[in-house]
Amino acid sequence: MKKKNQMRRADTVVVLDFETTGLSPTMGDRAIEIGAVLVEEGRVTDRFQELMNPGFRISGFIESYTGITNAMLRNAQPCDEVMDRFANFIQGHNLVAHNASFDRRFLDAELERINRSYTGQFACSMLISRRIYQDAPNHKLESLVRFRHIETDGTFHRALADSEMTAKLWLLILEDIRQRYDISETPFSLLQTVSRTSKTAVHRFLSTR
DNA sequence: TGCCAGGCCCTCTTTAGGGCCTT
Repeated sequence: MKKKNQMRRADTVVVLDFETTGLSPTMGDRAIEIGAVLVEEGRVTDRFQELMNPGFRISGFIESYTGITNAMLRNAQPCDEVMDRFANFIQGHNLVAHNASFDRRFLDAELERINRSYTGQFACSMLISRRIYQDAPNHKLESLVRFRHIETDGTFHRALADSEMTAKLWLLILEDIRQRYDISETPFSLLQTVSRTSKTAVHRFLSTR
């Protein structure tokens, strides 16, 4: 029983997604929305979603791309306050994001500003999808949602909606690996290894588990 | 108005270049 509970804790992840003013925190870009879901034992048990005011006007492109407007951000709380609460939300959990290198850069940059940190490790649903779903048309989140017939209300490029869909994709990836390779457990460390294994070697790796 | 970065991965590769993905 103890071993089973330990495995369950290892399977707990926070799936997160940032909307931002651009692509690079080192070029001055900031977060404008964070969305995240806590996934425990195969289902979403908690959610986090907040807009945040970056302290400057966002571009028309970002308004159009995300649907988040300057008017919506005018009365939002500053990034520092929102990210302080988000640091509490992710405390102690491993993290998942689609193209995780992007979200990790913004998470690191925003938390560094407020002298907060996190202990969890990242896994990337995009890198794993490239290995597990090699016949997908491409590996954009929206395309994978269609490819795996994931239910959606049609909202994309908003933080909570994208994190919810990434969480559903994550759970399908785990289920597909279990079924395809007859594996009973898919701990976080296994998925991290999959994301680092070459596309040509990943089938052999999982077949020998 | 239009552009910016960075990690991963493939190939016509590794003394490089370019596409994919994220906003």
